Amino acid sequence: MTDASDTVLPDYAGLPRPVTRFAPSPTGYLHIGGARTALFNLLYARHHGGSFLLRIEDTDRARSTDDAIAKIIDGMNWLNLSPDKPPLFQFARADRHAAIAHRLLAEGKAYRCYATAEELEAMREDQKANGLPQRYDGRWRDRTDTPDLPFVVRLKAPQTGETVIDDQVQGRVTQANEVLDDFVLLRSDGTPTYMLAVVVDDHDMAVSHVIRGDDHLTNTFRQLALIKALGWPEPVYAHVPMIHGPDGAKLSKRHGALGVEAYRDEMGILPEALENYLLRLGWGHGDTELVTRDEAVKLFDLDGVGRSPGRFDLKKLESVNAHYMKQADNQRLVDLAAPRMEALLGAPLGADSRAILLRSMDELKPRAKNLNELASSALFLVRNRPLAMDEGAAKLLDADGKALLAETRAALAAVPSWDREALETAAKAVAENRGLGLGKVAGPLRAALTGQPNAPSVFAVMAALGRDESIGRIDDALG
RNA sequence: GGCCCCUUCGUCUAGCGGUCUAGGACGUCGCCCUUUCACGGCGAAAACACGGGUUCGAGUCCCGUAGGGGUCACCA
Repeated sequence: MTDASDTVLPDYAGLPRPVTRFAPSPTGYLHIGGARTALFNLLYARHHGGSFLLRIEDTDRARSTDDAIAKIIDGMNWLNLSPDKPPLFQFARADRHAAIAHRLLAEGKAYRCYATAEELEAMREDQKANGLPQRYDGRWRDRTDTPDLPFVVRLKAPQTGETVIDDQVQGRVTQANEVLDDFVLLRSDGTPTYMLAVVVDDHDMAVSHVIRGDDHLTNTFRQLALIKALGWPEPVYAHVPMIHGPDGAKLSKRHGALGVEAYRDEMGILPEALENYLLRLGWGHGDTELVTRDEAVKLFDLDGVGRSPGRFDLKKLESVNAHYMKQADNQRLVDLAAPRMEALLGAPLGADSRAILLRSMDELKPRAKNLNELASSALFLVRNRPLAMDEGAAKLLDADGKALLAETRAALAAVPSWDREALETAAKAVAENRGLGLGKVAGPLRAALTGQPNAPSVFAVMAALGRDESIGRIDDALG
């Protein structure tokens, strides 16, 4: 078949190949599995010098929402997964899909089925009761009468032989055609089904490689039947295993099937960390663990994708995130942590506070696994005097602690230049005088400076805070 | 239930017939570093689901069993 309707859309005709696409249905947020599918599609296209497209499968009018579309696109942008062309909206092409169905009808490769929903329901009940496989029995396949009733258009699927998928991930998968039924192409209201729409759109968008979740694997046999009826070239398929929850069950809301924005907003994960984690969940390349986008483009290919489902492991994600936090630019981290700190404080952060944060970031970032930890661990730096002492800090500021602190204060106040090294030298001198370890001196000092027993280096803290604020806090504690 | 897919440490994985006394990472535990907490360094425990084959030789190939998952809509 090579009539005009076989031509791909002009917009997509000249696209560099291979062409991959991510085709979410906008019925919710962009979840972790979808994000990974998009990533694999993009990486495959980039690795081979091709194109990556986005198609919004919004043919389910009842469940598709604009909000979901916005969330998906927002999530993809955040993860740096933007497609090479603006998204194609499937519903807008319903006429084209219907035209293809009618062409098949005219060619005798599809037929009208007037069976009602109730009738089909009864048929399935019957099959179930008799232990038969549940599928459309082809009752209208060979009928020629055309009653004046609503009908659906079904594909006249092959009933003998077998269909083979040469899947790039799953290997060679074969299914006998006799288990295929004549599935619906056009609903009785004339709208296309998913099965019709994907095939037509992938063809029209010149998609050469279909990389998707393996929940679509068995659908592929039906799509192949359609493609063959149309005489169109078969795309290369790669069905990627699904992601399960930590307990091996399907990913649910409780443990990870959140939108990617939840990882960003609620968990404080960096996009490059989520990307790296997702990449390694289901794909491997030797011992490689930490992979940047550029490296991933160089290394990624379908032969590295595993066949078994993976479990989502938050601990590992956080460890990857911790790594990227350490790599991240300090100013960027200040900008990301600031809104979270403001929320915790219930007050805006001034320029001076942000400056303190920036000066402290080298000390703060290796201690945090996510932006929430970063924000809360930095709070003491910007709090107003006098600081509240928590239990651990109060313990350090007992009578002995205060005596030591008073002595340390004097030494610190006498330091000519308020920098980290000079401060440390002064504190060490105090410790030596008393025949104590530096830890003894640092304890009360830390409590006074931070209001807590654990914190970054007290000398770094004092340097970041500046002389006046530091001395002020010490004096507050000495009260 | 029919059909399809999957099965290496708790988790993600390396392994593409002999180099496997099975490697790495996260997590766990221990030690070191150290002003606390982290970071970092070193080390330990920890796996080829089971049963048959094929082969001189199997984690690697084949077949069963068990377990897990997917799919059977006028949803995508």
